[in-house]
Amino acid sequence: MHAALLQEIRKHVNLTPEEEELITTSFRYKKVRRNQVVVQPPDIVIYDHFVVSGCLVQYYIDDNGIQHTLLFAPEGWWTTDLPGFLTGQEARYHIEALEDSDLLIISKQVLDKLLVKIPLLNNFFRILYQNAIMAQEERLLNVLSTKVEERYLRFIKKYPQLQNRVPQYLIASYLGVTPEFFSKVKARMHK
Amino acid sequence: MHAALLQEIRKHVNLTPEEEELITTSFRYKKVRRNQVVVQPPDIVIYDHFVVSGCLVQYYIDDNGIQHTLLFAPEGWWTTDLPGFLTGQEARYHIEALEDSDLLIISKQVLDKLLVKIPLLNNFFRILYQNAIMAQEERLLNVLSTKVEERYLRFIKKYPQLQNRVPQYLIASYLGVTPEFFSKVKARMHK
DNA sequence: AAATAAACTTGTACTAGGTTAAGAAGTTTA
DNA sequence: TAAACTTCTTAACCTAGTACAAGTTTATTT
Repeated sequence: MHAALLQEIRKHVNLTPEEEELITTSFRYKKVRRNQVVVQPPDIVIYDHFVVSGCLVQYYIDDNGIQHTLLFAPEGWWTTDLPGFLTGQEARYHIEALEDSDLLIISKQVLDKLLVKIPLLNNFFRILYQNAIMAQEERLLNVLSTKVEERYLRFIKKYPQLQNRVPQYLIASYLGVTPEFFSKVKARMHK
Repeated sequence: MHAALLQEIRKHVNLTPEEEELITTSFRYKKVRRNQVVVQPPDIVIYDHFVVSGCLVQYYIDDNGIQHTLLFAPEGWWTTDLPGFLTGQEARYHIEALEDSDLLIISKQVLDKLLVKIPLLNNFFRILYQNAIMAQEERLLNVLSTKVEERYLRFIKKYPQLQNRVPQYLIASYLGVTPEFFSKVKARMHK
């Protein structure tokens, strides 16, 4: 189970067997079922979640009750309410399982100690965050500069596995439009 | 000149005088004049820029020639074309000085060596990136869930210094609307 | 101080996407 | 296997923001 996690970390930093052992014991296993709520405001989020298998979704509900999908987290992705996780404040984002999923979770406390014991791990998380920033810049620019049709094509290209795995209304919400309009766009595209 | 930089770093990590000395010698001073172009695609960006005084702007020009402001970088902020800086690819973003500005710049090469010599500095950049991610999530949600009027109010609240320092068409571009429409929104608000 | 350019405003016609509502199709649960 | 819930589709009407064009104000340059 922890092999997937170590493999992911090895992509970016080289660790000794002792360090890998330390990491393994710092993460705890958690199984969640489809539709299970993992985080719900105003929870206090103490865990960061690494997805070994399955898929989670992270979303925000705005003042008008509209749901905005921030992230799909299939195998190999991380997800948490970052502001809450880092500052200890109440979560603003919901996290739910779209499928039965295997997770490895680590608490802020344990992670902080781990980062002191294995300084190189800061490196790993720095790289992870850098990638997240670049992906988010990309997404913001997509929303600002392209039409839904184009955004959908890019979504498919970027996440080919997800297209038929997650409900269409969530893809619409990820692209930033209503499910009704997205349905119209798809109909238009298939002609 | 380097005092501002060290002060910024000290906010998040504690360093020895030797380490601070090492940092000081790793950054080079650069002065730019108002309207000066700092990065222009397809430049190869080898520097990350810390703004000591003045203000830079980072923007993207889309396929239709529309300019999208990603970031204003006044005193104390960092800016670079992150994808280019990290991967060595051609820059996609423009960076320009909106005012005469004092910068401290560090090349990727030197930074990488510095991060090995001072592992704690990984920590600092990790925190920097975490904050950037949170700010970007916030911004994406603003674009997806609120009207221009509300976005403008939040912009003023978040960057009170900038409101009268940067041209209005750039604020419009930051908010994601045309300068014409933004002008109308402002007129509407002052009634 | 005049001349020129850059930044901002205003009006009118237009379009991407939203809202509401109703029905069709697919899934769970009983 | 029916009932009940979710998801997806279609259609008529509505609105926030765009495009274009012309005019006004504010900065820069000479």
